Amino acid sequence: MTLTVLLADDHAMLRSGMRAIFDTQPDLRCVGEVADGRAAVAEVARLRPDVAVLDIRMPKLDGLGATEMILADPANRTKVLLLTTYDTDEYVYRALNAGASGFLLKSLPPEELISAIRVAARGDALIDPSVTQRLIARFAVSLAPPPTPPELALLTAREREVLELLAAAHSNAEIAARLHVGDETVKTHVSRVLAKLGLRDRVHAVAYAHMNGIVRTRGE
Amino acid sequence: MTLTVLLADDHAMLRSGMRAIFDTQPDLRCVGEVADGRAAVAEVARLRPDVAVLDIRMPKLDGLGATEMILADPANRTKVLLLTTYDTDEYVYRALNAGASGFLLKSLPPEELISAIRVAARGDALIDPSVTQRLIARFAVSLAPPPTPPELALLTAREREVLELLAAAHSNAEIAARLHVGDETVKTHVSRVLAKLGLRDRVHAVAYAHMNGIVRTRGE
DNA sequence: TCGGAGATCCCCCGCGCGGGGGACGCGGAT
DNA sequence: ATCCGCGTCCCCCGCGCGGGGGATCTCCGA
Repeated sequence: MTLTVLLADDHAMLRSGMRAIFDTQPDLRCVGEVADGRAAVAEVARLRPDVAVLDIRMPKLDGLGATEMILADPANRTKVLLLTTYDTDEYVYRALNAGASGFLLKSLPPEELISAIRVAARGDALIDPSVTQRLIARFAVSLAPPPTPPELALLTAREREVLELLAAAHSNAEIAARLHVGDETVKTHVSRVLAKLGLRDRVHAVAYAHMNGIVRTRGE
Repeated sequence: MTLTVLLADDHAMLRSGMRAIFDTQPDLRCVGEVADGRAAVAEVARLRPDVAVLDIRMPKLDGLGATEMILADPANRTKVLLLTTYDTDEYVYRALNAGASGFLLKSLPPEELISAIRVAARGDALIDPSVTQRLIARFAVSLAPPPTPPELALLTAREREVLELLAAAHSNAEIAARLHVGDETVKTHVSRVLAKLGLRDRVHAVAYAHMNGIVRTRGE
């Protein structure tokens, strides 16, 4: 089975270079060439290629915008490979969010571009190693537990427990019921928590708790 | 300059296979072979290889634990490549968090393993395409804006504005000052917000706001 | 043996807050 | 021309909350 490919780059030279590479591969067929993002979106809708190789920098509509439009249309099953000249692009995050199947540098050896197209066509994804490195770093911090502020160590176990319930927007009476203690006791604990953390009232405590990871606001 | 590599896998067969592959490369030198994670950590500390290739499943200490121990020690400059048999591993998140430079399947062609080692050695990272696909999906959701609950559309622009200040734990008086209106007006807005969102009091409003992305609790 | 920290419970006081009303002006849609 | 949504301001009332005291009891370590 042969794979159909659409090329989008505003440099004719680069397009013909890539096309020449494709011609060496019997199972790859370049079914279209365009020079800007809007044309890329239109041609993808018309030709429905297996893979579209888009440059990031293009007139009228850049590769990112084109990617978003292409992948937003459920009628398209085209996979998108993005090419860029510099690896300093912060665009990678937007590209991945849009659902691109690849983010590659133009310095990539031709045979690896070929291989990337096959990878994308079968539904997998490929990211340039130099970008992957930063992606991992970013991914790690986005999953990293928030740093526990030092003043939290001042709290006793009971007070932390109260703070957690406080963060869940429970009233004093609810906390008292939950902990099987009197509500006067809860008031005492709450007062101590506020004093130790330097918070004005329970409203600030809720905000503080969410910002410091006492409660998992999002994600698991 | 030649790159030094440590191999860690509990299957002697696989180790000798990889070693044979390395021997075909003049610039790669396998300086050690171990069969479990604890030995891997020890040998990395002793030999300081450029790259350590670790299997995920190993006796005593698995590849992930070994990765974490190796990369937690700042004295080590060894890059870690993780190998696994199945791509169903959820371990990839833990691996990337620990700072691994690669996450590859054993089905990888030998020449690509060689190339991965060079990639890792120069500080870049490489993830198997089939894993990358899932990683992108996960990354996208972790950066995706939280879904805006439909009831939020009931709020007027002014009420949303008040909700944002509410979420920042501001008192009615503070909000009034910020918006240059009377505090009675703020009370009205707050009441409407609580009613429309079905919230009991401002404390719940703060929690609601944080859980629905009205305020950016973490990240930029 | 004594002291202090922690957890529990109690009282009083002031106030911010939320609910329930109502009122007025303005702008856009009908 | 009319009406309604919206933003603005006002009053009263009840209550939960937070600060200020103080009081036990238990446990643990000096």
